Amino acid sequence: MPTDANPRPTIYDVAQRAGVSKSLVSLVLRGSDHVSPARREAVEAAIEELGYRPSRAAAALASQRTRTVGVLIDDFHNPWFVELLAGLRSVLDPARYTASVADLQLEAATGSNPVEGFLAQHVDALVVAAEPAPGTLDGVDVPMVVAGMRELGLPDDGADVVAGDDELGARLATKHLLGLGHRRIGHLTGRSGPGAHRRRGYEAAMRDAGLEPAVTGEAGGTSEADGYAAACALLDARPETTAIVAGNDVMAVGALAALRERGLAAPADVSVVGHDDSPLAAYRFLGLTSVDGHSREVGAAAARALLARLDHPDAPPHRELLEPSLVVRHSTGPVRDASR
Amino acid sequence: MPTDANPRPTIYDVAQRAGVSKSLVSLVLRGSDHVSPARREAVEAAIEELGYRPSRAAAALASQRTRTVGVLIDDFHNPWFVELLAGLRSVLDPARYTASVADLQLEAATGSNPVEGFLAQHVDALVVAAEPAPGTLDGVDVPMVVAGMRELGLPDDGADVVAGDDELGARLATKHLLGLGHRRIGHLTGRSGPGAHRRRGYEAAMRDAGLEPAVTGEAGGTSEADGYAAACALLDARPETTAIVAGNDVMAVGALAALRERGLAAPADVSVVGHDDSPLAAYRFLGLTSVDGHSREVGAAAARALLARLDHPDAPPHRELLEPSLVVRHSTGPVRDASR
DNA sequence: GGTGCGATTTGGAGCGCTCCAAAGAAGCGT
DNA sequence: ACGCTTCTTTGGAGCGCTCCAAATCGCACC
Repeated sequence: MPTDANPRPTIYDVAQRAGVSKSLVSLVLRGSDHVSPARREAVEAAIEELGYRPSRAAAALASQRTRTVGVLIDDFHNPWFVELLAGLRSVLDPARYTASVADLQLEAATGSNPVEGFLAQHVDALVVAAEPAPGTLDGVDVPMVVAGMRELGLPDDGADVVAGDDELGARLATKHLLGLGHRRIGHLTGRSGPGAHRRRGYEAAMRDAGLEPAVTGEAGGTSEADGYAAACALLDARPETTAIVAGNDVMAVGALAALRERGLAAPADVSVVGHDDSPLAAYRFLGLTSVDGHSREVGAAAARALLARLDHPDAPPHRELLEPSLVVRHSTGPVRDASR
Repeated sequence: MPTDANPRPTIYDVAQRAGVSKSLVSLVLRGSDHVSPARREAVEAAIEELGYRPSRAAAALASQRTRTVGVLIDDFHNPWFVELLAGLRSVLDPARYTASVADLQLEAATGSNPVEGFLAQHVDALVVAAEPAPGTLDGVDVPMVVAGMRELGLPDDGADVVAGDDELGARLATKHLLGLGHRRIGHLTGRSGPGAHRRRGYEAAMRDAGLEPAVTGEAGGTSEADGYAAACALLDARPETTAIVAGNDVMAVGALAALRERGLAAPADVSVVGHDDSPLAAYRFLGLTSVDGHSREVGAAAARALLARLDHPDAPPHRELLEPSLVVRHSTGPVRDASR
């Protein structure tokens, strides 16, 4: 039981109590293996007894490393990033690294520059999982891995990249529908990182089947409202559509609304596939068939890549694409009436 | 244009370039108003030219304050907390404070103790928006405000509290249904911070109307699955139910599934009200009438309370309950057939 | 018993900033 | 012009830790 209220114990207090030098305590703290078991135990006991907590600030100042990695995500409202973060932390934590997260949407709202913030924080590395304003990443000289996106806008330096194979994912989704007998399959897209790849995967699968792709939503975003709008456009332009591949789950939910408005039901009249396999997709009331991009695994792999980069600053760039899988629920089914 | 590649400039470099002492630079950095405009400008110019970035670590070490506040939330998957955080930051940012967020769910998964983490980080204050494991908050001696919950489990020390008035919210929801002519109104609850208050509000409103409350889900959680289960229990026990007040939005979505399974529709057969007004509620396909607890405002108010506490450490405890409002969408409507 | 060598342990010199006491400048009244 | 007050500005002494070179220890070997 530490006697509280006195100034917070320092490394010196621990050293004194353990009967060793402050340097030895520092060694123990940093997990050096050049410390005799006896001393180590003594130090650990002293730490425990004193309730000692190392000062990160002092350690950072002295070592010029913060053991913090900046993580740039797009929006905490999007569960995809929450999962990515969970994966990231699952490997960063054991490696004694702390994640400092910035949410682009939030950051934009408060008018601050997230990358600037990371730099001010002197992060040791960066995980870029969302595209920041052009130019923001320019002067950055810390190791950087791109996660969940296949590339950054401009700086095509050989940064490490770990992402889900969105193209394959969309292909999977489209093939699933083709397998159910659908031929009139439309795609709802939107401007956004993964958007282009997903769309491309859909188009490729359609062409492979000798069908002509039908894409709407190119001009819009990727929200529920955008999905609704794109679905309306699609259904109005091609009422014969029997299946829809949406750019993501919320767009798929938007599509559901467009269908209902037109007296159509999923999957009876039109099948709908989402993308991301968010919690949303799993709700019974929706039961969306969705492409699982394994964002948690992407996060974990990105963190591993980062750690590797930190160890070998000039290893060749690492590129890794994880294979997505399709989670079939009940928003998709066989074509009922191919003639509609 | 800074000449890069040389070691990161320090306060001394800035001082030299501006022709002043390092102390003056420090004053400018900290926004002192005892600096002549001329010098201030000179310093600012030098900072700009050198691309100088203050070292937080050094500042923290020297000042013994990190200007960081720890924020404890339950789960980033829950948009309620995301909004709370946005509100928090909207006030903390301008005050030059940084938020360090820990997600209880995530923290539990990685086996780390979030509060311990904050302490190791030497945060200046804590915002507690979720209930941590019992005992975790015991030794904490930094200022603390409870946000979004009306009280903590054990330590009923006079901590500052800012929360939404959940009881009033549930009352609002119930009254809305009563106003639509409903009499057979059930409530879906669950163990959780706000759960008890919401339930109490519902019960009070029912009793005020001379009706008997019907609550299910006491034993469960507050997820979509729990909502589904509670709704099933309710509908099976009282098939005559014409309206449901759910503990939160995802539970409401669970209820929707239970209704559909029984061939009932909302609002035609049964009206459903959610709580939290999450993005989910606004999706066209769901269009949930929901109680908006204004979590963003709660966050902002909590941050203001925190700042005030930091300024006046021994002011009397501050308690603030924000008034919720009801957002009416299309999951609620007048009773169709009161006899069903 | 002395020597040598690797394994441990230690003192010292900062890391970049804050904050205090004290010095310097400037303005004022007489 | 002088003494005094008020406003600015400055040097110095740390904050708690890391890391390096050097000291010490232990012990095998001759």
